[in-house]
Amino acid sequence: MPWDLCADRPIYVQIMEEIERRIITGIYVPGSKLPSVRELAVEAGVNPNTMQKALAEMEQGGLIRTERTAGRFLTEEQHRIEALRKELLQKRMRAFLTEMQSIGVGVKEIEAWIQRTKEDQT
Amino acid sequence: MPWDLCADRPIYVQIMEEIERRIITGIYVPGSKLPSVRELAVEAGVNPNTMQKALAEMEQGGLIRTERTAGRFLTEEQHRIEALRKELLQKRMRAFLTEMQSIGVGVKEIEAWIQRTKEDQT
Amino acid sequence: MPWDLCADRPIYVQIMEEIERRIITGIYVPGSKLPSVRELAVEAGVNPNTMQKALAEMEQGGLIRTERTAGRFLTEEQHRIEALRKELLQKRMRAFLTEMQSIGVGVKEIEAWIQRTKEDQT
Amino acid sequence: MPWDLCADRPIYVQIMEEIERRIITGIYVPGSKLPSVRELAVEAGVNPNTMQKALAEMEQGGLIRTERTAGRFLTEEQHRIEALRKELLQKRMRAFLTEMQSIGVGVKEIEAWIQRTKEDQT
DNA sequence: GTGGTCTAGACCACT
DNA sequence: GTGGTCTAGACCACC
Repeated sequence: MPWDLCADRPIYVQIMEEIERRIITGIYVPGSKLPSVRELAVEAGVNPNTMQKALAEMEQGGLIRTERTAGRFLTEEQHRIEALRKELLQKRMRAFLTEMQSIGVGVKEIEAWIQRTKEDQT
Repeated sequence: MPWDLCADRPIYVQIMEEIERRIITGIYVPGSKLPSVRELAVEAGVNPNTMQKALAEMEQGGLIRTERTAGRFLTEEQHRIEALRKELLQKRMRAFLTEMQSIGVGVKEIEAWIQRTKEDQT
Repeated sequence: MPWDLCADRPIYVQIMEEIERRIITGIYVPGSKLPSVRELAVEAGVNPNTMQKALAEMEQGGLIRTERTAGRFLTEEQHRIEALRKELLQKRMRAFLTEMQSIGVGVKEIEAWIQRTKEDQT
Repeated sequence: MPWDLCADRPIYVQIMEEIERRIITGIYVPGSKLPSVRELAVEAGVNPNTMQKALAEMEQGGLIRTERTAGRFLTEEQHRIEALRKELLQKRMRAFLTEMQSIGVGVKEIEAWIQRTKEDQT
């Protein structure tokens, strides 16, 4: 899953979202050390300062803890991660439903589509 | 509904999408005359040439018909509009499901959420 | 009162403190527009980015509100400013008393000193 | 009590201040032998030359006396130590009162605060 | 003109 | 090697 840096929001925000996604999906495991600022910057093809900003911003959410000389660590508190997942899910869900509504697609039509998708998977 | 021209795709493509949205949602009614290139260009804060390109491009899809002296008119053929709606719906739907999958949300959870939303509306 | 950028804390923190001081002392009046990032940066002899960081950081405290194209404005809520004053006062006070204690100076001696100062002023 | 060598004054001055603090607070007792230059240099994470300079400088103040073969000794003359204490006290006091004044805190308010602190201690 | 974002590259303190 | 700070200078969107 590459970084995909091509939307209209600031890069550092996109980075935060990608990192959150990795946390939610368990790519970064609770309590473990995150890659260093420089590593992540290289991986994302971004200036270290930008990555720094993204990580510093994330720190406020309490998901990440910094140990100044050792690196950054992902919280071990599962409830924080679960809360993040819920929050993200809710945000995306609302955005999706709003957009669907704006193009005149009702809940029923969405449900039908999802049903069809479910059948495709089986 | 402002234009908000600041994504990564070419401006004329963004314009096409916005106009398509207006067609789908009925802001522009089937068979009616569209605003002039100049008006649209001013509204979107864009060079008339850019708007021209967007409209010309759309013409190829058959949604818009030009009458040399009278201006541009939206097609009256409902099936074209319906097809456009389906296409857009499908695109957004897929994107949404892909994203949900990427944060580890299954179809069941999505269905539950939509159920809850339906109840909220009633 | 110049900027005095010569302690061990980060410059941007010192800037925040100086701006807070100006708010507390009424140099920046409630509700008014602050000087622009660039002006302040020049005044402080600092890179605009550094000033930006300081101001962005301050925004979280709710004392400053940003209007993206118009500039930054000081809150009109007097209680926030009063709270800031109390907080700063308390912090400095504690630090001072702790230091005095660490060099073996008791409260009595401090009081005596202040008495003498008061007499000097009269 | 670590050394924390990261302010704007020359390192050797900071060292002098720290040693003076230790003298005032009785960590180094009057008449006793100080640790060797090397020991102190290691403790402070500093080049022995720098520590040497600090100690040499202090010698001029008469607080420290060097005995060629035995090392450096702290003076036994209490009045010197007392003078040093007064000097430091005065410096900090002035700095404190100046700062309080700069944030618009009058002597009365300071007295009130100290009163409250005194009550807290009892 | 405003605030905001980003890069490139440097330096610092701490371990 | 780690995170953090800072500068210089560029570009962006909005008004």
